[in-house]
Amino acid sequence: MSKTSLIVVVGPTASGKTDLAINLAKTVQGEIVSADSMQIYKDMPIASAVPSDEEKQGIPHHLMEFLSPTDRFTVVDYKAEATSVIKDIVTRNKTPILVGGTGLYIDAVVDNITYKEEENSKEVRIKLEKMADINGMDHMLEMLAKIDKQTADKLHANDRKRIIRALEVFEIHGKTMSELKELSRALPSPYDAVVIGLRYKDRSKLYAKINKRVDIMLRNGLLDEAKSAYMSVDRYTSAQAIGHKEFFEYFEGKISLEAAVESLKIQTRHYAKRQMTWFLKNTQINWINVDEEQDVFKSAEEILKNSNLL
RNA sequence: GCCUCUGUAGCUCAGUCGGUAGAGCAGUGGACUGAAAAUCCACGUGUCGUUGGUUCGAUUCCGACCGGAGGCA
Repeated sequence: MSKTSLIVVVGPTASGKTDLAINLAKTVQGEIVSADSMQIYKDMPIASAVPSDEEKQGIPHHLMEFLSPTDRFTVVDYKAEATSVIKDIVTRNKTPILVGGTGLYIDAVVDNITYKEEENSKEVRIKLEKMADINGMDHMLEMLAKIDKQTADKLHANDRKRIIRALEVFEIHGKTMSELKELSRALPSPYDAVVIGLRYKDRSKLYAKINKRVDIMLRNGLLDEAKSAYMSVDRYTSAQAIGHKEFFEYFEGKISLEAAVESLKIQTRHYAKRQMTWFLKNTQINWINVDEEQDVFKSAEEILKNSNLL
């Protein structure tokens, strides 16, 4: 069985992924599949930088704005959704283009990471959280070390989220996190993926771009969008959106608008840096330096040609 | 004009009863498998405003000068 051709575009925020992906889609008869943990939600197009209908230029975009901000959604859900959307695109003889900045989502799809079904995780989690509150994280880490030294050695006692999850995994599956990780990569990827990465050689240029983009978002009504997010209840994952939460303190009168905007810019910079750390270790990526290349689209075409995808 | 306060890391500021200095933020590097725009870890040399003096030794004490803030006229 031959593998499915998949074009992937990654990079930090504000690196120009959307624009490139749309241009590529036009030349390869493609459809875009977003790999972005915030664009999946409705009611936050400005903060999550969802392209407008005009920008989309008639190219179909999938996995964007299809969930209520109150919905919970995980990598596992994403992987399932993305896999079926890609399948559907392929059966219509179009080329799927996976584009986004959420490295975890990208890897889940491209590397075909398989997740085991889980039940009753909620109670287990609550129990472990309580245990952590009572006994402290050092104790939890020691507990983890007894069942899964490999994972425990990599974690710091402050990394509460991961330690608890690792313990939870063992309780639910009877298998350690490290075992599960291995199993998750047992199945080969069904894709022939060509991964294009956009990056700024000069980081300060990326940061300047980010600052500019934040100002544009503000002009486009980011504050109103953030305000409704602030007023709404029961948001969980979507409440983490950069571009909303930074204004919450401003709405409460605790900080000035100016300070909130500055904080938003800083958070976005930090995020971009984390994204780069994630992508940089991926040796599969064909990098294009957007601040040095005169024609990013042409460079991307080259990469596709060399991979026999064009 | 006089008086008081102030000048230390990119920013905000500690501190050194005289032995060349350290926090937060920023920045940089890293981790990451069911919350991932989340979460976590590591990294601190800078003419201590300038210039004289005292001193074995001054960023620290004294003087002058140059910035900044406030007060009195």
